[in-house]
Amino acid sequence: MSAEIASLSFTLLALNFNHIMTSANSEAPIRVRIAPSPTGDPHVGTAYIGLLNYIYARQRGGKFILRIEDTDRTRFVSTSEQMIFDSLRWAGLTWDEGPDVGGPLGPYRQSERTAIYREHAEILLKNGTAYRCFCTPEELEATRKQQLAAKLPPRYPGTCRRLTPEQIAGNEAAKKPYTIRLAVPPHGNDLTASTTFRDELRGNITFEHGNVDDQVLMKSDGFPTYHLANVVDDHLMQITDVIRAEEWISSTPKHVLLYKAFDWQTPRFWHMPLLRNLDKSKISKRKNPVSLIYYRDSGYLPSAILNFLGLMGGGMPADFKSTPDSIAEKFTLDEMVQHFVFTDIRVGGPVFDLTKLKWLNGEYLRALSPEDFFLAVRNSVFSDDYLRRISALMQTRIETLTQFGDLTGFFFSDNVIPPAEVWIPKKRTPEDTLTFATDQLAVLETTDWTHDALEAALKKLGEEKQWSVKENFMLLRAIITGSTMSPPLLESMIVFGKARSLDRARRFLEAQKKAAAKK
RNA sequence: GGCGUUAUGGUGUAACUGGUUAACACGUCGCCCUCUCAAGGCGAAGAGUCCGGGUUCGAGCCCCGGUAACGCUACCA
Repeated sequence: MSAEIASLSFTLLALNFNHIMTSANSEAPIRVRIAPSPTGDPHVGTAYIGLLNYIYARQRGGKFILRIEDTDRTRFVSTSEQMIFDSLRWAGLTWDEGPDVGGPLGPYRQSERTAIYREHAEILLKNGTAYRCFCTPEELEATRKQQLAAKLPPRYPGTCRRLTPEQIAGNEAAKKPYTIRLAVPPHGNDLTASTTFRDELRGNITFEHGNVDDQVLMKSDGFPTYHLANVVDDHLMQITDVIRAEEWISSTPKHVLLYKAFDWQTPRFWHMPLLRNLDKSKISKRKNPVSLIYYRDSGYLPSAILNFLGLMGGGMPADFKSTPDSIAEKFTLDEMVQHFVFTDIRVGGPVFDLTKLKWLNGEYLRALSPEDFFLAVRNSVFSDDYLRRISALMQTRIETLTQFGDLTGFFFSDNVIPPAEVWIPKKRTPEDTLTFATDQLAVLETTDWTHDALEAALKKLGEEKQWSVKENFMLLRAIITGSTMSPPLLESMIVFGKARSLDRARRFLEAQKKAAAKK
């Protein structure tokens, strides 16, 4: 009941205020978080949500927390966590509490909190809001297929929910592996048929329980799923506002049900629009560079990226200007903290359009002093580290120092376009070559960026598709370097970096497809 | 298929509690500047606000009904 009153008065506030506002339960100091999973390169989407959380916290004197959601062992990438730290710091989004900086409510890495989740799952088991499920993945998959075939929504049939205490004891005695599932009402004496929650940007959203599945909370490997871990951690870490992407709306009722099962107060939910590809689908690496590493290595400035992200979905006053004669739509992180209005965010998914980002980046570059510009060039495209690694590839290949540039231009260019005679092998058609190049890209995407892994993966692909090692490597060389002559390919790609190599390959394919379509 | 969300030029946004020819930025095109390319300056084209009804003197803003796109629909997050 008090929650209802709280949400009602919040509604009134929302209607009357068009400015920074606090909610009915504003006694609690604001605490927000981002919770990326270390499953690969740090994502622009993470930076976007990070930016919003950062601004929200700074505006209200609150805390911004970084939590690592590493509960999925199968997708875990060991180098990912450090890259997340590095790229978020590079962007200028610093956190108050996190795995590397500590804090009073840690640990901030979910893999270090498994005991906590187990205890909490136990509470749910005891109070009847969750149950053990002994179904095997195979059984689950089979019923899923049946349901799909029968055009029914795929849903857990609740088999194990009806197990008798004796059956459960028997299964446990037999050491059968099990998961723990949320018992979505109605069950026991909880007969509620739907869950309604408030999204601060959209208003109330209701889900009938018939459409909410008995979600797995604890996997059979002892790790929690996102749903359990996120609710438990948000509560324990005293998160007041959950600011996350729109894709979570559908699972929010499960989270609300969990808060209720624990008898905890729910945080406010703010679901932000999803960044989109040009075709309006959710932003993805197949259609857009999404790695923050890519933007860093390709010479984008953090200030430009943050500024551009701040443009996504609105939030800044339309007439905002740093100074009367400064250009439109250009503002700093501090200015966003100063002027950003959360309730003005548009919820239609904005297209992440590189064209405008490039313009903005150019604006920031031009605004630098000549010396700072020089230093920016010096510290990125011509950094000692980069030059040193390229030099190592060049020493045996040149007779005068100035020949250095002859073979290494591709390391310093953005646009590399190999001519047809360079990329199409003599015995292949353009179509076959493009098909193979597409396969190469797919392989590269999932391969560790080391010499041996790359070599093995590429050779394996070549064998499968009947492409000789020479054809195979020459094609990739053409795509990456634009030429038939270059320093050793794999070493070059390693120095050039995974993010940029993949982007170059992607852009090559895109350009060729476009050219083919024109004919 | 089910559920949910969203909908203003190619893209990002604006339009006070419904009120003049829907505004700004990016991009595109043209002109100027100029050894080139940018930058900069000037200008233009491009949407009648997803569609159909309704309310109103008047609707991008309100109501009803459609449509489309996107998201979710995992022992992924």
